[in-house]
Amino acid sequence: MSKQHHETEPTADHQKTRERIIAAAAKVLAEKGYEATTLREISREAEAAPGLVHYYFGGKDQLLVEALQHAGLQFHRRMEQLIADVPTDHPLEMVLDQIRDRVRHDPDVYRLHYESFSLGLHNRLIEPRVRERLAERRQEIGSVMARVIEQLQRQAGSQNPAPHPATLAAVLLAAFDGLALQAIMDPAFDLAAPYALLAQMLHALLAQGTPAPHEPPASTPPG
Amino acid sequence: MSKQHHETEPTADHQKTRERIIAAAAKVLAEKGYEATTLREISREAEAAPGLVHYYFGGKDQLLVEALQHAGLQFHRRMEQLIADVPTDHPLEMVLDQIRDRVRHDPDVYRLHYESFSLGLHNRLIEPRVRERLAERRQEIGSVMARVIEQLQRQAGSQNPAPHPATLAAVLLAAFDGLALQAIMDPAFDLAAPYALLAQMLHALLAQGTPAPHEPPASTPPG
Amino acid sequence: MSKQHHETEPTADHQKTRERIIAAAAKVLAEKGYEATTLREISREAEAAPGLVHYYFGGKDQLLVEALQHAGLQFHRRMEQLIADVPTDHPLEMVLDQIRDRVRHDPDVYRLHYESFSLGLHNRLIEPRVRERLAERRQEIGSVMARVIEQLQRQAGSQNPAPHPATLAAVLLAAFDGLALQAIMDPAFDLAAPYALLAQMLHALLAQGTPAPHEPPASTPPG
Amino acid sequence: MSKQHHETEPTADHQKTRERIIAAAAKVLAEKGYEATTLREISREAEAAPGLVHYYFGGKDQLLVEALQHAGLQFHRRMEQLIADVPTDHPLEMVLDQIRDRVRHDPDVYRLHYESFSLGLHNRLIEPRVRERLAERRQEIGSVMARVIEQLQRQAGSQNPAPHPATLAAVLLAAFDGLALQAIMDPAFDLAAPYALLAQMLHALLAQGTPAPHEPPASTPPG
DNA sequence: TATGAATGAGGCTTCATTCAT
DNA sequence: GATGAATGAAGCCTCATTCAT
Repeated sequence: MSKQHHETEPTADHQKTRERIIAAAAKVLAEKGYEATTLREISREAEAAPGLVHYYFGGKDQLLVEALQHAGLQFHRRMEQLIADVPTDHPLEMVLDQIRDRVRHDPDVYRLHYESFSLGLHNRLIEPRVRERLAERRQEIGSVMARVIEQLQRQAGSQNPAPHPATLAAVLLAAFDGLALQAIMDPAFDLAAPYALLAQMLHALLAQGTPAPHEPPASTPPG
Repeated sequence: MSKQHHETEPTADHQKTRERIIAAAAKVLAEKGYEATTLREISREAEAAPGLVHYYFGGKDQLLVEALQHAGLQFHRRMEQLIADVPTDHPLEMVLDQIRDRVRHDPDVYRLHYESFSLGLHNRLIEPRVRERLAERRQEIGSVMARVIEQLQRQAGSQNPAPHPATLAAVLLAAFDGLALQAIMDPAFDLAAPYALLAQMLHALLAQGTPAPHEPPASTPPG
Repeated sequence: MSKQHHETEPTADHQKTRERIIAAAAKVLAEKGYEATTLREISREAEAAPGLVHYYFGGKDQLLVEALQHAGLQFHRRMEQLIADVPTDHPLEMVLDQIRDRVRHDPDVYRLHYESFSLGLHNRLIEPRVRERLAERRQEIGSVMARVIEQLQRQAGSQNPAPHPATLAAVLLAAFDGLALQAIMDPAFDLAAPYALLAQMLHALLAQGTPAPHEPPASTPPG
Repeated sequence: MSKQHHETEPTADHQKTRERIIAAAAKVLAEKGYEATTLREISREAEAAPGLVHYYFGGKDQLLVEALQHAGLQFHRRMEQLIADVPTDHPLEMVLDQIRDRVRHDPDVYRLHYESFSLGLHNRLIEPRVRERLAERRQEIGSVMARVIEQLQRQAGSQNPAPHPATLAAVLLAAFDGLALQAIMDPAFDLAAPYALLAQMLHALLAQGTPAPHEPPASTPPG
């Protein structure tokens, strides 16, 4: 029992230090971006020795990827809880409001989300496994959003063939991403009107039905 | 003969070298991102002496900002020409198709577009003038898109109060940005369905009219 | 029961761990060399806690020196046993064969032998006592070889004045060292022919006698 | 013509700095050994900026290998010149004296020679081409020594089958290496007697002839 | 005007060593 | 007695920048 001490009951300080480093890494990463983030600043922020980053994570890249995945997991969990708490009536407005508010309330989540975009855009991640894991996280968020849309479509009760939920989710998430980018860059950017307009467009679409069938995005094959 | 060479076309060579450096900077910047871009790689790509970057531009930051502005200007010009060539009937589909095609045909333009986002996201641009200039460029693109929408609304002839063109332009551009990001990251990502769905949503919106009035984004006050 | 475990055989465990660390240090040292050897690799090889090296030995230098002396002692003991088992007739061939075979059979002994050379070559050993101890070890081996040669000379029964045994031992050991170095570096290097030739040279020398007297090396005074 | 300036006529300073760095690297390397050599010390010794090592050589390993090859080339050239100047009578004594004297006169050459041994002993050189090149250098020295021996054998005019020159060269060079190692480690070590004894053994061998044929080392196939 | 050798600050990383437990 | 988390100095390397030519 005492031999497995570090597995069953990791030292409180140990875990605390690891998490403190991850939190510090996430903070600096959100503020400065991947390349401009330095281990010195992270260790200063975490009040830990510089060598600890390698002790716990193996290097800068591994730490930042772990911080990114940690943030992505939190992002995903909040999204799931969000739709779990959604009332049966007016689900869309509720979800949109929550998502919109989070841009202002916790912009770091979006900053990190965009930072993972940036990593994907450039050839910065050598290990394909990391690429896959970050891609999975994005697809999970897409599938969560698709479920919200399916629920919405059932309530709309349109007899006409509806657009594919995955496609609609992709469009909505893309709009969220683009709006959040603008909002973070420009604190004066108004989010209320675009979000209200998005809701309106969605209602108009569902009310009318869809004469033309839509294919889901090729990269997210229906499961 | 060779000694007088620099007298025959001094300015032309000068300009050519400058432009070659800017083009090389844009290429490397689009591929590697701001921080990972090195002057050595740029000078190698441009086949120019490393010292020339400081000689012509004053430093790395100035060169990359100039490359970014150059790309933004091209982006803007093409957008303007695009809507100038738009037929009076079916303008939206035409514009959407062009924008969608350019993501695949000239991804570097989008990469640079997002690189300027990235610069704005992080505290990388010290000079406020540069921030302003990049912001202006984005607003210009928004106003161009707003003009397309106004034209579209006139053709739809909806009696109901229409959504504010600037707001609709903001939503559309945000969706374009988000979709392009995904498409560049994932070459297998399907763009056709989301773009078709966007068009459908827009038509549904314009056909129904807008019961609720929308405010334009605060950061782009109607001029 | 388990609580009293450390009372049943405390010294035995202690000794075992110490020896395991020394063995691991010798292994890594032979493979990587002094500077490239890390305590982490040693502790991993010995399956012991990293802190134990300082706990038992006081530091990296002390551990490696102890490992080196341990290996030197083994080297010396085997040499002594080797000449003790030598038959009265054909002693030289026997000894040469054994020495030659050990290069291939236990190269780590030679690697450590050269590592102690390397320590002496560079200014790596601060404590003069350690330098002396390693030097003593080499002289002991020289004197062992000298005894073999004396025995050989008695058997040859040359009336002429013989070369000084210590000098001949020095030459032979030098040749052994140089040949072993080559053999360890290049596994395809042939040892049989050089060793046979050495034996032949030795026989030729002893058969002819030595017209000129030889002084023993200054650093290994006789007696 | 002017474009190839840096190839046809490298700047005097350029070459000077490069060579100053190589000389400094050789000096520090001979004194401290491969791993203990630091770029800081080299740059201090060469009175050059630390970054220049990477500018000219690409890294620490490449610089040290170049310094090693430079020293090996000098070693080889001196050996060739040495046997070119050898008188037709008493060639062996002349060569042996020169080799012996150089151990004391220019010990750094031997230190570097041994350092290349050390590199081969440990798995320190990743690039196989470098291993090959250092091995070639050693074989060249062996072939030079073999030529001296052939000349010696012709003068001895022994009718009996002589030992293979390459084998004899290997034995002699091994003895030289071993003796030089001892001499460098211990400044009081006497070199005169062992060298004189080596000469005597050689003469005895050649005078007697060789009843048994010898094979050349496997790693240095003839022709 | 144009070059590229030279600079040096700062980045990531490794490692022997210490000490609270 | 024994552990391993934590430390921080020092190593190698990169890169924007400068300046003599």
